[in-house]
Amino acid sequence: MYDQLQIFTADYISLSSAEWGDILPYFKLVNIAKSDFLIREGQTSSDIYFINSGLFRIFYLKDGIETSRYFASENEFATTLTSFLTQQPSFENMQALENSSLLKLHFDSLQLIYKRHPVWESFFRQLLQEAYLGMAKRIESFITKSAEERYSDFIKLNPHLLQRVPQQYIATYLGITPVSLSRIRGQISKTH
Amino acid sequence: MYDQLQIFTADYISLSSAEWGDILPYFKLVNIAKSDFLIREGQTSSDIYFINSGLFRIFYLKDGIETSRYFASENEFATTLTSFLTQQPSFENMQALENSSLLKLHFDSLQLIYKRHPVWESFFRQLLQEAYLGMAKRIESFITKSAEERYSDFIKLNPHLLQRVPQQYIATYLGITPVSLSRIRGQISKTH
DNA sequence: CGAGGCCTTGACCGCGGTCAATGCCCGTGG
DNA sequence: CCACGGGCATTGACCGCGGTCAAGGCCTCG
Repeated sequence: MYDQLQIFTADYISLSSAEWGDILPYFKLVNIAKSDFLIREGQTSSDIYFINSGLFRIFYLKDGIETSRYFASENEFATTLTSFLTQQPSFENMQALENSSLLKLHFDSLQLIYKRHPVWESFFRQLLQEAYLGMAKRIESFITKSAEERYSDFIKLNPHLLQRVPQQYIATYLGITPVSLSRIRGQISKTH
Repeated sequence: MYDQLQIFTADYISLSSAEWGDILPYFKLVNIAKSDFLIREGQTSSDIYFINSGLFRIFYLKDGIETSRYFASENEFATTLTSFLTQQPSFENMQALENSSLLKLHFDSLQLIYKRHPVWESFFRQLLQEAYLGMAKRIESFITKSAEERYSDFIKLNPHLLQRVPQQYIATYLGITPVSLSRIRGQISKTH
């Protein structure tokens, strides 16, 4: 149950068995069914999740238009990050796109772990760096690229998601409408 | 020379005089003239800067088109962050828009400070959180808002920059051409 | 006074949006 | 087993925002 988490973490920091023994009990196993919500906008995101299996989309609504910020699958940490970091009510939603199994860590537990094992500050700093770098890439692609380029980048970088994520959600990730994505796909398949 | 830095830091963590005595010598004073570059693309960003006075733009070039990621002024930390975090060559540039005075901290010194004073992990984690939250806001505004809305948001949030940053650079920050920004301003002033 | 930067304005264009019609897949019930 | 209905993808007609190119006005500085 904790294997994947420990393997994942080992890429960032190293911890003794004793330290793991103290840390792991803070993680609680959670199962959730396809299309159920883990977090809804308006709630404050009190937990961060490590995904053992399954798939999620994190998205928000603005004037009735959905935008997906991220698709999260096995062996990643995920949450509605802005809300989790600020402990303010979330404008984002987190919804299961498949039946999923996760380990949940409460915000207060994380603060406790920071205190007891300062090396976790380093771990989460590194995760935050990656989140930052991902966002920076995303902005760059929005400013400098057309929707068609963004889509072909998406295919290249996320072939595993292509099959699992419905097209309409990919469209909202790219910042365009499902109609436009359909046209783009039509264009691409014409030109082989 | 270190007053502003210490006041800024006190908002995040508290340090004893002894700790400050160990940390401050790692910061080196630097002066730079208007329109000179602190970092050019292709170089690896080895330092992060605390700005005592002055103004900078951080921008990159793609297919001959400039995009400004950020304007940094007094009492902030700034650098070409992606390069600094990854210690890979930068695709971003950092240029002084005014004569400026800064405190520079080398990447290796930062790692040393992390080791000697783990509370700095927490400090930088918090700075990274803010950087992340800023980027998240920026993406949201690109996806959900028109150029005109982004501009009026910019005016509201950065009145102090309006006078100091040339219009063409504001345009590249908004992700539009100087020509379009000029049109938008024309529109706004017609409708008072 | 002339030169170069920057901002403005006009004419025109193309990407992606909206609205609506049609097609396709699939689950459910008669 | 087939008929129907709902959800999603596709396609067409049309539109508007912001881009490009080019011309003209205004500053500053030598």
